[in-house]
Amino acid sequence: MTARTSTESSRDIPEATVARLPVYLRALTSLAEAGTSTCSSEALAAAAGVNSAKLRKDLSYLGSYGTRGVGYDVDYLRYQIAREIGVTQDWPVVIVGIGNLGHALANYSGFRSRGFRVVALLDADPARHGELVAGIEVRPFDDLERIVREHAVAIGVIATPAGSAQDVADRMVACGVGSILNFAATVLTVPAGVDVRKVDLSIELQILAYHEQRKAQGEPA
Amino acid sequence: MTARTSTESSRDIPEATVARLPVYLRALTSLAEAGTSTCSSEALAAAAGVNSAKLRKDLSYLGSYGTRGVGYDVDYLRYQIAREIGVTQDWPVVIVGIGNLGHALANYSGFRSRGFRVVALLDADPARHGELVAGIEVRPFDDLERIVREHAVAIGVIATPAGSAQDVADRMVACGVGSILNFAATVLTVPAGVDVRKVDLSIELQILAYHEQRKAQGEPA
DNA sequence: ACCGGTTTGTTCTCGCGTTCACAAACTCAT
DNA sequence: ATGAGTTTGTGAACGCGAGAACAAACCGGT
Ligand SMILES: NC(=O)c1ccc[n+]([C@@H]2O[C@H](COP(=O)([O-])OP(=O)(O)OC[C@H]3O[C@@H](n4cnc5c(N)ncnc54)[C@H](O)[C@@H]3O)[C@@H](O)[C@H]2O)c1
Ligand SMILES: NC(=O)c1ccc[n+]([C@@H]2O[C@H](COP(=O)([O-])OP(=O)(O)OC[C@H]3O[C@@H](n4cnc5c(N)ncnc54)[C@H](O)[C@@H]3O)[C@@H](O)[C@H]2O)c1
Repeated sequence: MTARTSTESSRDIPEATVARLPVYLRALTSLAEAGTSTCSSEALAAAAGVNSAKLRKDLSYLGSYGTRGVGYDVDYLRYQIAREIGVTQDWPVVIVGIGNLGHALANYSGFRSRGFRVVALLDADPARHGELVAGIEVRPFDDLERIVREHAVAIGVIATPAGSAQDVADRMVACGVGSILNFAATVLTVPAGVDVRKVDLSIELQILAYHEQRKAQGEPA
Repeated sequence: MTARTSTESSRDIPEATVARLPVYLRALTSLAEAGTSTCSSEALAAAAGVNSAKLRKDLSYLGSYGTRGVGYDVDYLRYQIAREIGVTQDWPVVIVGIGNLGHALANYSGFRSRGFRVVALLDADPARHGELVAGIEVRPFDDLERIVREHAVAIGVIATPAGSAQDVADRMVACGVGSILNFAATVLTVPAGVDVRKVDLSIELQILAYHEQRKAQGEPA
């Protein structure tokens, strides 16, 4: 989207590969916890649920971190992937909309362990202000600008109803948030240069429903 | 994956298109609620956040439901897409793991309105049994087989910790569940013919982090 | 009936992603 | 040192999806 002036070390990694790197990272963490210090592309691919050729090609975009005839050093590769993704330090994150879903997200421990730190929980409903969720106080939505500035927040999570999501996104973008994870069931419009990813439960279920329907209509003999 | 004996009317729709149909469905519902009875591919594409050529191509896989020079009848097209996806009737769904996330999912109203009906909430922890969540009683995980049989459940949702997810999936598959939506941060292994989709918050955030890092390292002049 | 304006459905081209297949490179035993 | 066995990294072929472009089809007015 944005014209990136390739300063130097900006090999660009295919988007499909970027989406798989976190999966590899998780698989490596899992292997490390199991005490494995070295693994082959075959073994790692199995743990990540992908084809080994694809895994090797993906890793080749980062550099040559393996040893032929041996495999990959688990800890070393893990660090390299974490560095490439950018999760060697924690990213500050704000969550907006502390309802059913927002509570679950705030309580999600995997957040912290995977490179993210919730710095604020915001909600428009005064009745929710002051409530402690996972040790963090729910604050007014209008605190957004101040918090984003103070903590240099680059990533925002939207868990409000669909009707408010665009407004929340606009406010986030206006004060410098560059990436948004949207749980609301609506299409967000943002300026070029801002990244949006969506998580939509209904869509996932409907995709499954489509395939189930196909299976069912083939069966009746 | 599975060899489908194409009986007759099985035009197969590209997977990328299948993933967008729910988005179109949502956009159409939105237009219908706003009182719009007819719309052009341009207008619908804008509402769905995609290219109009792509939208037309997607719809062409379903049939010719538009009128040249006019556009699409909103209600008619909506029904056709719903039928194609298979959400003209409700699909029964079980949710396993009623912790933070499971509670939010159970309380999610969009479930019902989009073609799904939660028929049971299951948890392995006896302390949770009997609790009412969104009017549904939490029951022992061992009731799975009986419930799946009684309600002809084809779709299961896993919201347990990662360590239990594979076991839960195995049990689901064993009693006939053909599609699984997995929220646990782990790769599930299932037999051919069973569909699995995953929703992973950490992966989404890490993808955003990667792009943020790229933006940041280009800026410092 | 005809014509200008509009919008769909489809063809064509291009680029990206997946997968195969294999040479290069490493280890270990002899 | 050499060779057998193993595993990585990558070149090349292939298939799918995105988007541009256009002909076919429809509407409304004259
Ligand atoms: N609950 C789920 O499992 C689930 C699943 C998928 C998608 N979603 C989507 O996630 C969103 C949240 O779902 P939920 O169940 O938590 O809803 P909810 O109604 O429980 O919570 C929404 C919260 O957002 C707050 N809010 C409303 N407008 C706001 C604004 N302008 N600024 C800040 N805060 C605002 C409300 O006060 C409320 O606390 C919805 O869009 C829903 O469709 C939820
Ligand atoms: N909370 C979130 O926002 C969030 C976000 C992303 C992913 N996740 C993932 O979703 C899963 C659930 O998260 P959570 O925060 O709700 O965890 P949680 O610990 O609050 O809930 C897990 C529930 O699963 C139940 N359970 C455990 N083993 C079971 C088994 N074998 N059969 C049936 N039930 C069992 C537990 O009793 C508990 O009630 C985790 O894997 C987590 O990584 C959660």
